[in-house]
Amino acid sequence: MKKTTHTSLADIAQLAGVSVSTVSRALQNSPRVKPETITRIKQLAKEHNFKLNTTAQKLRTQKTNVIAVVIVMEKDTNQRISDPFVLEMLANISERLEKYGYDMLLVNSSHGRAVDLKDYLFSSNRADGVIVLGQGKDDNRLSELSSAEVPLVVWGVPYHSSQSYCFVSSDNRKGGLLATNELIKQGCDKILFLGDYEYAELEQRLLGFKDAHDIHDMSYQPDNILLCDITAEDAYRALSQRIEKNGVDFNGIFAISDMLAIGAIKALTEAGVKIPADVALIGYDDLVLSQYTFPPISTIKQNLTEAASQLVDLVIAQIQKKPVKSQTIDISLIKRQSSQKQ
Amino acid sequence: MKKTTHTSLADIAQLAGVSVSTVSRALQNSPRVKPETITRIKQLAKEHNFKLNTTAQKLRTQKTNVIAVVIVMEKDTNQRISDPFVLEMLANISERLEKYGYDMLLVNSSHGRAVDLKDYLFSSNRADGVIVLGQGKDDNRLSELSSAEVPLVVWGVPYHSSQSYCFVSSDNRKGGLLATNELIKQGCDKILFLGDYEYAELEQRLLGFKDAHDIHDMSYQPDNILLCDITAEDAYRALSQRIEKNGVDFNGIFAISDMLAIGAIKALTEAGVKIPADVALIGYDDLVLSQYTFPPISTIKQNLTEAASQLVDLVIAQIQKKPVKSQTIDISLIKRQSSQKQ
DNA sequence: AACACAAATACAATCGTTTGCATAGTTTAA
DNA sequence: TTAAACTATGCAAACGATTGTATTTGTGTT
Repeated sequence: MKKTTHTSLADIAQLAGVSVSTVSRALQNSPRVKPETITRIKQLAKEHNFKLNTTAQKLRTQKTNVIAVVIVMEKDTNQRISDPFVLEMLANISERLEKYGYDMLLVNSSHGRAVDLKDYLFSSNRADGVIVLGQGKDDNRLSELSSAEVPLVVWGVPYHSSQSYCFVSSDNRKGGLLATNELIKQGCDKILFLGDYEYAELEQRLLGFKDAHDIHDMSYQPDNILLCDITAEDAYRALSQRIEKNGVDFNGIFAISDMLAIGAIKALTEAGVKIPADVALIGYDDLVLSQYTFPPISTIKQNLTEAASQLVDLVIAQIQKKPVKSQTIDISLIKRQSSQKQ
Repeated sequence: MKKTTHTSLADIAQLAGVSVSTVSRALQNSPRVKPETITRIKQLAKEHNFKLNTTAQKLRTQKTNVIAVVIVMEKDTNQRISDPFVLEMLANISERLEKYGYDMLLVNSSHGRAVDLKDYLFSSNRADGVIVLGQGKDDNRLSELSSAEVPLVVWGVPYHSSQSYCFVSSDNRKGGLLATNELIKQGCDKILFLGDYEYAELEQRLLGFKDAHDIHDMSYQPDNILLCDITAEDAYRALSQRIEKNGVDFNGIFAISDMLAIGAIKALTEAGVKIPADVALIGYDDLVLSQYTFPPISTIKQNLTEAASQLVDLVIAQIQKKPVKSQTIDISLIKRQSSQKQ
């Protein structure tokens, strides 16, 4: 029985009666090998179903053709993991990477390994570049990476402007502004900001929230802000508690994600609050689900295809030593029932 | 300026004044090298932040230590991609793989590449094994893979019993039985099966649906089955049309996924149908979201942590040439409001 | 002092590519 | 006719680890 050792360049070379280097060059369409030889060799390779051993190739060329995608999560929580958002992003990134012929290494940084991401990915030659999805609440890990002069793109917003890594983000501040603005236009005069502004992206949304108040000469108190974790569950818990304690002392809610909006709907519904009649609601992300809730959720939609393309393009540009600039993705307001008072 | 050529075994060897092979063995705790030498070398390696070049290691050992996870999707549709289910599975798989020290290559097979998955993954040495999530409606691609005698595990159910690949699945038939049974217990006597039984897993759920009818000596007509694509949108569309045409000629629905249940809720709510009073509803998957809909969805929960562990364990067992058996994951009924008539 | 034997380490081949530098054969130019 | 210039190919050295087979060094026995 034939041992399943894969056919190699050497095998093809022998079959073709040429040297290994000629085969290698032929498969690369090198002008250094005669056209007829090229076709002959390619034919042979095809017949024998020959595929280059990517490992050997990586070793020789010192390029892995792999981009690592790191999903950052806060410790212990499953926060983002159930967020369809991430998966959609992954799919888009994957598609774009394929265009460039790159493979995708998926790394889940919720568990310990994150500590030395840089060594894990680069010192040990696993990837040529890294895309980070979700920064979590602090960016120490990112600082480490970015200071390592390694091709890196982050989906989000840098914490400190001094931070020098390249990022792609939607215009979170404008998103916050658009959403809040719409609530105000619908007649809301006391609006709740629901979420956790310790995340850099969400802090921007809070700034947009404030911008809208400023523009309309509306004041807001600290108690307009309802801090909660970024899960539907916590939004439900926080809002229920708030209602129990203070009653419904607001008539609009801007939730920093549709997941939170969904939690909010449950809390409101249970409290007998009508949406949008009593309280208008706008979320963020435009999850597929958001149009199937009752009522359907108005939301801020980010163009994920565009975002994924930018992430990939930027990381690859860095690999190719081209200069790069952080990018902002445009966003838009999707109006659905949850915010249409009239 | 120092060139960023990574430190290699040779560098450490030089520093330690020993040969490369000794360093290699030291790092592997080989009994062939003196304990003190081991500690000395390890110390040195740590100081210089040395990491093995995994590429070289792969080439030499002919093992990649990579498992490919393939997400199969039906062409052109984004069917499963927005399904939080998949992401949760990915996270669990990732965690389990890490335990074994394997990396995870994520492959999205919706686009062309799928054709020669086998070559792509194995002939070119990208992975040691593959886990397939979601078979889609036909398993040609899988047949190709499984006939290639390659470590493969599939989440799902084989189409033809002749199929010999190893799989992990929840007990779909029992799930269908449990759900339908509960609906019957709640007093439903005309129950709709909502979904697409052309997917092997879902066909099993349909069988369970039928089992329940048999057990209770209930008959069912072909029109108890409402065929629709496996998206919330299509469930909504199909159910709305049905109601428009036949009215509400049923008092229970078993939806083959929570996504479909969510679409169904929208259709029912819009038609003024009360859940569960007029129509009781049970879904499948226990998405995080399912407890936040109105009403919260009763559902069949699959133990994904367990499932992911099995998938990983089985593929690794195959790599190690151990004999493997397909596994079934247990499931349970989660009772929520959507099915509690009293 | 000589030898056997074990312990510790070194040597060198190998994995499968890529690529700079030869080399053999053919054409061109003077 | 012969050097120069091409063309088409081959040789061999990397890339950085692992591992079977030497080799050195050290210890104990007689």
